[in-house]
Amino acid sequence: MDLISIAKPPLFNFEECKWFLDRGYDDCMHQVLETSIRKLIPTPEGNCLIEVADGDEALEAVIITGPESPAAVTAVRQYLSSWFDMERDLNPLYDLTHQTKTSWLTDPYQGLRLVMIPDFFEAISWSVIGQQINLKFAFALKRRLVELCSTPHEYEGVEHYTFPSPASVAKLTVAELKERQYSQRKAEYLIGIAQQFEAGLLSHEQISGLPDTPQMIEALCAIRGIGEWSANYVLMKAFQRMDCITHGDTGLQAAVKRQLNLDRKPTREEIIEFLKPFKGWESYLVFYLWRTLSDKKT
DNA sequence: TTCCAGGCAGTAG
DNA sequence: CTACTGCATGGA
Repeated sequence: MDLISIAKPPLFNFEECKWFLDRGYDDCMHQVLETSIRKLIPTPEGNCLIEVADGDEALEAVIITGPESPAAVTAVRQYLSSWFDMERDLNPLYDLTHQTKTSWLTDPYQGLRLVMIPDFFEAISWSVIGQQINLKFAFALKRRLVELCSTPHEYEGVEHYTFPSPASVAKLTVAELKERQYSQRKAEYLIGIAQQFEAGLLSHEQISGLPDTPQMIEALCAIRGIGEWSANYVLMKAFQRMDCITHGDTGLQAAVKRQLNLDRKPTREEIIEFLKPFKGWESYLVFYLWRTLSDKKT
């Protein structure tokens, strides 16, 4: 079977990206092995279970099971490239942190890419699921939704899934999700959003067709269940917008609090001020700040 | 026990 | 406009 090679840009570190996907949570959307990652990726011709690993010059993936036609290979290649944000030149970001003497923010994780959630529906669903609750519980809720709606693809004793389609979530009842420990509200938000996708009222094209990030945030915030935090999160993870700040984010607040040595959580203005030197790279700053939280306190 | 997690909408003043 | 509240659950 053919190897799918994706050239690695400068400042790309597969190990750092893999670390992010293996933080100790039970994420049902991929499986992290010693030196590789397995994931079930949807293509126009069916799902491909792929295994991706690091190579000398390129990221190297193989299709373990599923179609290997040119169209499927193209879809896999595009997915992996988006997933690890591989087309972006990070040199300007690293230049910025060096110029502003904040290289301690980037250099310990050199080559870490903003790990994306390329599918819009998956990203917006995950943003709703993750609201307010701790991440462990959020991953448990996601798994319950996925196991309810998606068909498992078993390989070597592990169940692999693609994220449920809007159609399958739109058909659920609030009661089915409440049985799985979703709150009434979370269940309503999720099903409502799925129904909007189904009705053609919400799509990647519709949002990406808007002129700029502020208009996209406005459009997303008009959706019930989506506030400023979720809108920015989704634009960062599914639309690869680089100027997103997840205001209200407890993780971001904790990270900036630590970096500024405050004894309270920073205000919105203090966070804006902290990110001011990094105009156009706010999303990466947020992602790297989250990363710092997993390091021991200094 | 109480408080808070990668928030949000609903309500009251 | 701002302030306050409930939400589901688990870990600190």
